[in-house]
Amino acid sequence: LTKLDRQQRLTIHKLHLLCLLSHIKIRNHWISNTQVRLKLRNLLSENTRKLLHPENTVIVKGDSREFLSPILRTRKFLDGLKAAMEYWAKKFRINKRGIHLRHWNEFYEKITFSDYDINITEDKFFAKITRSFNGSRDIAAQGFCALLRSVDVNARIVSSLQVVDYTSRDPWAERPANTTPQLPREALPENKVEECLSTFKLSPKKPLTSSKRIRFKNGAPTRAMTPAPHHPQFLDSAYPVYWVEAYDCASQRWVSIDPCSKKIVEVVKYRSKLEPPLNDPKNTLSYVVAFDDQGFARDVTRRYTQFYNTKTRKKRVTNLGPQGKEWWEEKVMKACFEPKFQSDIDQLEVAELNNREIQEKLPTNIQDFKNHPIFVLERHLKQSEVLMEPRIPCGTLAVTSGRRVEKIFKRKDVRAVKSALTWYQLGKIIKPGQQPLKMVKRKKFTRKRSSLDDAFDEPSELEDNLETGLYSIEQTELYVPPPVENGIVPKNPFGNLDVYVPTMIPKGGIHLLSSKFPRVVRAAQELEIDYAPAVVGFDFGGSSTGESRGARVANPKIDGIIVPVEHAVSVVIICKELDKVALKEEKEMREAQALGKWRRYFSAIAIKRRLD
DNA sequence: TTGACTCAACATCCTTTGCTACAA
DNA sequence: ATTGTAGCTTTGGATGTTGAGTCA
Repeated sequence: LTKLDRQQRLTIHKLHLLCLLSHIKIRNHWISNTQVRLKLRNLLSENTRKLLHPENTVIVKGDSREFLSPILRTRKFLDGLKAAMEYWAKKFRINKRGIHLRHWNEFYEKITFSDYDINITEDKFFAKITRSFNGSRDIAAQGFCALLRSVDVNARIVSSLQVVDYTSRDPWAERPANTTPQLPREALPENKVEECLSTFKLSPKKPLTSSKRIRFKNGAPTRAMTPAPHHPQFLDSAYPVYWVEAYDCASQRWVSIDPCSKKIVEVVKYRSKLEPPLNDPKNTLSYVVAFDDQGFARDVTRRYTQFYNTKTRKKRVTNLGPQGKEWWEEKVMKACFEPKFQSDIDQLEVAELNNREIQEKLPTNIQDFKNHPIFVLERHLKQSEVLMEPRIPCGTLAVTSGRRVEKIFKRKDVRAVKSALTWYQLGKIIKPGQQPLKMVKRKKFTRKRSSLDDAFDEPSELEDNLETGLYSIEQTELYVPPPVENGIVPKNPFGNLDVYVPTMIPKGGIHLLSSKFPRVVRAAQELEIDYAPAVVGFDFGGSSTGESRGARVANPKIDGIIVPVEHAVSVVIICKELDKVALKEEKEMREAQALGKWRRYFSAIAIKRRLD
């Protein structure tokens, strides 16, 4: 996989995510339809409907009338959900396939659309859940959600988005698109294929036939995965892609119901039964989204995953630095699907989900500590990271092979440290008297150093001592440059001024950007005032990239100049005048050129006449 | 069977202020 | 005569990540 391939995969991953979200959004809209509700309203028995609304049940004890206790109400509500689920499971016949995970190679394979139930119209969908009661598991779950909503239960349709994996770890995804699909699959070690098959736990009643196995192994995935017409659920994952959540007012919790695949009602405590194993080839749980009656949605992944921090996180875009996180959380979920005002129910749920993430148990192996958001091992500290004193471990990890024990620390006790020079680039200097928290070897300067450099650099960077001290942000303070005095702008040994950040503009000075005033340097020269070119960064020239020519040398990027405040206005005026003059000169030049051409033209004619 | 470890290949970060010859 | 610019010369060393293979 090239870099470009990976970027493309990421883009497709994101687009796929958006497509799946829109799909659910539309289905959710359909099942909120009043017509659907009216149709489904009377399907459930009187008794079930009563159980689903235990808050209306009143016990008459002699003269006094009492409501049920919360515990009893929850009990009844769960019973009601179970009864409804059993009713629906019996009523709805599954005869098509639904959404499932697809791998990169499968994008180029043909789909037999008649096996699926994905691309249908609203009318057809409507008919499926109110009249014929058949279709895919997905539609069954959506219909069940509609059923609950029809009897005024606060129900959400939940989907585990089966989005293509952008990480390249999956051997199934490694196959290049332009080779025939068979070859690489055969190249897979036998045990790997077996491994995938063994987790291919289909519907438990109907084990894989040996013929299916052989075909699968021989690498004819399209055929093998085409379901036999009588047992379509046969090749689907045993775990659902769509299910339903119903809100239990008494316990203030969301109850999960999977009416088709697992046929369970559960209140997730430690581990959900709906999470597929990590190597299920047809179902991966990485994004779970719940859509409510109003069309709002919440990312409820953390409720359904047991190892969010160590496993699930790594499959999501949110793991790709702050941009990935922002894209998913802010630009997609918040901007498109979040209500303006959060209800108590919302707040409780957000707290519950956050809590689940924090409460997740410690990883038991070293690998899972790598890039863990909450914990770190000292061995995984980066060169520019330091554990702050006092170093208090919050636990220990027994490494299985040796009898060693590693201390576990909190990531919040880790600080990024930088060299004095790097801090200076950020407009900070080390406070006096601070000792470095860490010493690291730095690269020897490859370029021959001229005598000029010694004026500014630490002498320690010559030859033998290549250690550089690193400091944390607490050890720095804002760099205050020497002010402009008597119209003199202070300069560095190169005759410039470092302005990497706005705070490095000296007091009494003003930064005039050349992007705004292209002729600012000449203006200052004309006025014969003191000024300093502003260095805003460096270019590391690559001969091919064309930025700067020649060997790879750091060239200062200069943008505009610093002038004393009192001269700023006059400089700007001169700039504008220079612009006018330049414009005029250009015009004159154009005219002169035109005249010259005319002259040539006429003299050419004259010569021709004379010759004739 | 799992996971720690090692190795290799590759990616990424860090770097942080020219010189000479020659044509126009 | 002075000035502008083409060409030079190749930059890689350390750190970090991933995947394969081995071993306990």
